[in-house]
Amino acid sequence: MARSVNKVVLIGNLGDDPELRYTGSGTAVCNMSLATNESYTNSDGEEVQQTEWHDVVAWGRLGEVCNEYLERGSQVYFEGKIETNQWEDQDGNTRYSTEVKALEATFLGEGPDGAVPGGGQPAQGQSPAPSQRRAGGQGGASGGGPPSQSGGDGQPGSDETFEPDDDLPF
Amino acid sequence: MARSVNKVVLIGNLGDDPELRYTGSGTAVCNMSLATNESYTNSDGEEVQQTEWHDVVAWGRLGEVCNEYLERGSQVYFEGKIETNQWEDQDGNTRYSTEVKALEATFLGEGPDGAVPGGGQPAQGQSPAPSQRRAGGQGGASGGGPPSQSGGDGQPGSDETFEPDDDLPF
Amino acid sequence: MARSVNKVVLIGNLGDDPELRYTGSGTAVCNMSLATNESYTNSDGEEVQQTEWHDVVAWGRLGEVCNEYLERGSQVYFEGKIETNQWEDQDGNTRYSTEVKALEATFLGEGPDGAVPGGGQPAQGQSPAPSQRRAGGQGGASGGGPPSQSGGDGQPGSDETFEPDDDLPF
Amino acid sequence: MARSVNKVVLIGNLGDDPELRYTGSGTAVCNMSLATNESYTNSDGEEVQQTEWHDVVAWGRLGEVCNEYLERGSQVYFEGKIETNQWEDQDGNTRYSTEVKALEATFLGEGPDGAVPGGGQPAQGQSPAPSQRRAGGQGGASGGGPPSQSGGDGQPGSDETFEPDDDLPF
DNA sequence: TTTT
DNA sequence: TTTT
Repeated sequence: MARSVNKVVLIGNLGDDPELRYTGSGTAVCNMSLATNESYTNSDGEEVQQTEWHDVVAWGRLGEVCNEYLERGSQVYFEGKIETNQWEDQDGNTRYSTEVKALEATFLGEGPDGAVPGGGQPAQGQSPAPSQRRAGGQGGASGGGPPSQSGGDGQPGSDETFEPDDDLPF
Repeated sequence: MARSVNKVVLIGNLGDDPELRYTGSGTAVCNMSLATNESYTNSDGEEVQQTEWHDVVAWGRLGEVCNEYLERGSQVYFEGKIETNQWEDQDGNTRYSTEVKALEATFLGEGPDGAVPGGGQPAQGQSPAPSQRRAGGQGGASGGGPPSQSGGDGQPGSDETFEPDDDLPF
Repeated sequence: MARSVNKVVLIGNLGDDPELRYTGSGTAVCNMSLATNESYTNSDGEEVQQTEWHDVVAWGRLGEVCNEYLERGSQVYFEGKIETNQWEDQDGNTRYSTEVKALEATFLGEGPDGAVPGGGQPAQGQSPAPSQRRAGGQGGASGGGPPSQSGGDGQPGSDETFEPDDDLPF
Repeated sequence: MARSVNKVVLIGNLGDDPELRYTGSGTAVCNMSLATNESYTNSDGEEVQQTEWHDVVAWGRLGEVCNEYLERGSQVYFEGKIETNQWEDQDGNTRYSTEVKALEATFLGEGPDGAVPGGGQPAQGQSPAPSQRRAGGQGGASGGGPPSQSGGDGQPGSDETFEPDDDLPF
């Protein structure tokens, strides 16, 4: 049995609007770049701000909901797990990029135009089977991910064709 | 004010013995490679095992304690935060490597020779000021870190000269 | 929308064997008493041990699995949420008892007779709709719960009639 | 060694203004009542809202900071541990009340008059030695705590004499 | 009532 | 590279 736990809790602000794509099989993938901030006083007595940038990815319905309700600057709580993807750069070197796969989200600020999701529990997403997971598609956040060719492994124009459901499940 | 949270909880097993070094200023740095496992049943009904490898770094006293009580195979609970370091590879490209900075540890299995720490709370570490943090020195774990020149920014022979305290504070 | 998070992470040891019952509608309920320990050195330099006892309840399949694989002394990781139930004592006073509703469990030690669950992810449970939740049935752990009449709101003899599945899903 | 973890993460809103008292030895104690909300759809298709009330206590500087920057309705993140206190009611019965001892707080909304704490990390508190802990003083939140005689074990008028520091450490 |  |  897996005697393991891999859990992440983040509260921060998005550095940019979410980027939604769809995989070839039609699964939504939402990439976000989240900043967490910490400050400390250095030896000269000056306050120094330290920002950590996190690549966050949300799959499926959770990804669509994030894309709809979050935007650059939004404050959000994510719960998820750490995943490191392996890929090859153009020189054939094995490279790694680490991201947080969001499994739950709680929106702490208002969305665009004051829109706010309408109901209950934290948003929860489904994700593809782990085997489907592979490197690619980091929306553009920091973190050393592979080159993000827009719509890389998804269908084109996904963002535009996204139709928000009227009955949000949360 | 920082309205941020950056928290990680891991339970897993070490893939190798911890590697302890000391920085030039004498701060202990312990690098560990931790596996978390998950399995799922694929569409063919076969159970597939998925392993995630985490670069974990513990600073100061916590690092020394980890080095003393943990070894390849040890099961351990870590609590900490995600940190992504930036560095340059030999071609001058900016690269990133992500690790978990451990702030607390709880040893869930026995240490070498059945040794077990002797007291109370979860082990806690101190760390250098964030400004001191920079890329370099990932002990050799996976994750695409910078080339680990042994003893890179520390004094030589640190591991050997380490003298465990008789009065462990935990 | 609920902009809330209610999350608990515990690692500790069971003070007694789990107690499994079934509700009238056939849902399994497993009550456990979990100790977490902390020690500190007081002003006289003596080490003082502090134990915190937690009432943990697991519903459904997760409860059955806990009942099968855990016993007095078992070390276990629980993740769940805090719930406070309201009830009336025999004098008609409103009383409260707080418990942790387990949503995930990871077994950190061996079970009875060295038995160990056989597969993947942390065990996960389903629970009844929150509306079904009410005070009652705390297995006998500390915490000021209501008087625990055996089989209080379940069918009689549940524990004895429990038939473990042959195909554990985890 | 304590191989234990006792950790709570809450995001919710205060149901009332914080209540600050001081113990006889001058330690600040801030009691708060925090609501976390969850909603679900029942079998009739109606959305039902479920609110969980948490007694949260913050000691020392953290308590003072909470008292200064939080008020009824404030959204806040708390991280801490579960503690169950034992006490005797007027009939001599042993009673228990459970609360969350906050160890860190992150303020997610603005404070009174738009005031916002001025710096870096999540607020952190110190607490008295565990031996000092005993039942008493739940500020008035739900949870079945002991009768809260105002100023129970503290000095009188603490709240009024509270002088906020000019140099907030966070 | 556990564990170390 | 771990663990089950």
